[in-house]
Amino acid sequence: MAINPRQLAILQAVRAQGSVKTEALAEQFGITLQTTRRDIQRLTEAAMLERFHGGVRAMDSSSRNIAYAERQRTQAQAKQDIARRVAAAIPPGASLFMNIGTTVEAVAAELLHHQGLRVVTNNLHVARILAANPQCEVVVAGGTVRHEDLGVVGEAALAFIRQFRVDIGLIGISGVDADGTLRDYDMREVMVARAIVAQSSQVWLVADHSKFGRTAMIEMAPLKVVHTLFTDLPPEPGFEQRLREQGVTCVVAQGVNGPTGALHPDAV
Amino acid sequence: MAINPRQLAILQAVRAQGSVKTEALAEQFGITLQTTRRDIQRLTEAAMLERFHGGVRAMDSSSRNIAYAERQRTQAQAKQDIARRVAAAIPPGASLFMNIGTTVEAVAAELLHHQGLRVVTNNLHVARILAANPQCEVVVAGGTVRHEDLGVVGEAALAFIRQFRVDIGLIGISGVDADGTLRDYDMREVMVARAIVAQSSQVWLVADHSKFGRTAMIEMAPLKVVHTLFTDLPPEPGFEQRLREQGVTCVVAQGVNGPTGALHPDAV
DNA sequence: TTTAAATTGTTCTTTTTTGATTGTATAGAA
DNA sequence: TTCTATACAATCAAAAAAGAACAATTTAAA
Repeated sequence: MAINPRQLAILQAVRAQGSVKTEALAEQFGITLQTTRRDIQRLTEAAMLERFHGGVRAMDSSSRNIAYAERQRTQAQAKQDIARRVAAAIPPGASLFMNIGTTVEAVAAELLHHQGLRVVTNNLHVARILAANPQCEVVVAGGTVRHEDLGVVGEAALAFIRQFRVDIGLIGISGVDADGTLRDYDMREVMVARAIVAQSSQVWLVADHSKFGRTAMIEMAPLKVVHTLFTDLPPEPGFEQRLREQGVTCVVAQGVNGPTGALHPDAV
Repeated sequence: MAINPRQLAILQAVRAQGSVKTEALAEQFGITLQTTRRDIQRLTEAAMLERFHGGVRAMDSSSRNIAYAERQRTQAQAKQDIARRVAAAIPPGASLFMNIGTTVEAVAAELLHHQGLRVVTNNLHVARILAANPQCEVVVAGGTVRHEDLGVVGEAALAFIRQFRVDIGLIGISGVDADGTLRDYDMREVMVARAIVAQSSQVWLVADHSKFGRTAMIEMAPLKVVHTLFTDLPPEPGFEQRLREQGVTCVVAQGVNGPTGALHPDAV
C-alpha cells in the first residue's frame, strides 16, 4: 500500500538525523512502538532505510550507487574537484552533451541540483544519475550498448547526436598525447566524440593530470577543438605553451585542502 | 469520462497544499466523502495524484521514486515466477523488444545466461541488467528519459524502434481492462508499446494477476494483438473465455509450492 | 415532453490501521 | 556457554476509512 504522511515524515526525520532509535521515533511522533516498527518495516521494504537492532539509519540509495563505482577508480579526489569546478561553470538552463568517462559521470553527480538543464548523453550512467534531478531534461542517444561501461555507440548514436545542437559539449578522453592530440581506444566512441564536438558551440574537456602524455591508439581530434580544459593540476610548462598556441583555456580545480596545485595527491 | 471542473479544482487544491485529508476536501468543496473519493479515484487513475489511507497528496519526484520502489516489491514472487517461465521460452539467438515494467525487468535478470540474444529496449534498467551478459547485444532506444522509471519515450524513441523488426516483442502493461483492452497511464509509453507491437513477429505480454480488471486511462491495444500471455494465476473463467476468443495463448507460471499448469502446455 | 444516462447522496459491507497482548529472537553480561 | 533484559514479530479486537449497492437527483438527448 502507499506510504502515508507520517511515514514520509519519519523517513525525513531519519535522513535528517542519520540514525535514530525506534523508541525516540515513537515518542517524537506520538505513536506506539508497534506502529513505529510497522512504519519502519514499510520504509525498509521500499529500500529507503536500513534498520539495526534498536533503531534505523538512513541509506542514501542514490548517492550510494554512484559512490561505489566512482570511489573504486583512480584519481577519485581529482575527479571530484574537477567535477565541482565544471558544475560551477555550467549556467542554469544550459544545454549539454555528455559522453563517456568517469570524470564526466562525476560532473553529472554534481549537477543534481542545477535548474532547467537539458542534457543529451550516450552514457547510461550519466542518464541514470541525472534522472534523479527532476529539473533536468535527460535525452539518451539510441544505439548499441557497450558492456564494459554502458556507453551507447554505433551509427544510430551518431545520427541521433547530429540532430541536436547544444551550448556545451562536455567530453572525457582516455589520453592527451604529447603531440597535443586527443586519443581514445575505441573507434566507435571516437566517432561519437567527434559528432559531439561538431554539434557544440563550446567544447569542454575534463581530464585529470594522469591523462596527459598518455597515448592511445586512435586520434580523435587536435587539442584546438577544445575551448576549455578542466584539470586538477597545473600543466607542465611545455604543455601549457602548447595549450596557449591552440587557444585552449585551462582551468585548474584545486582540492579543498590545498590553496595551490603544488601538492601532488597522486601518491597512489 | 472527462475530468470535470470540480475535480480540476480538487487537483489544484491538493497540489497547492501538498497533502490533504479526504475529509478536509469533502468539507472544503461541500460534497460528501463518497463523492470526494470518486473524484480522487479519477485523478489517481490519471496518475496525477497519489493517495494514502486517509487522504491524497501531490506526486512530487521523491514520491514517484518511492512509488517505483514499491512497484518493484509488490508481487515480487509472482514476477519472478513469470520471468523464469518467459526466459525458458526464449530460444538462444532470438531478437527481442523489451519495454517498460518491473516484470519485464525481472525477465531481463533471467536472461543473463542466454546465448546470442539481440535485445532492443527503451528501458534503461533492462539495458543495464543485460549489459552484464557479454553474449547479448543490447541496443537502447534514443529519446527523452522519464525520471520516475528510466523509460525512454518520445518521437525519437518511436522512430528508433521502427527501424527494427524482431522475433518477439515482450511488453509489460499497467492494466488489462475487463473489456479486454490493454491500458496504460502515460500516452508516450503507449505510443512506444504500439510501435513495438507493430514491429514484432510475436507479441508476448507479461502481467501478474493484479493487473487484470485494472483500468487505466489510455487504451493501448486490444488483447488480440497478443500472441502469448504469461501470468502467475489461472484467469477467471469469463476472462479465460475472452482470451480464447481473441486467440491469446495463456501460460500460467506457478511458484514452487503450487502445481504447475498451462492452458496450452505445448506453447512452451 | 419523455427517456436515457450520468452524477450524487445514503446505507451497508469490507478493508486498513492501530494499540494491546502474547510469544519469540537477539545482544550483551556473568 | 547460560541468563536476563530488551527488541522484534504475530495475533486479535476496536476504530477509522474505503468501497459497493442502490435510490434520488440532475443533465443531456430523442
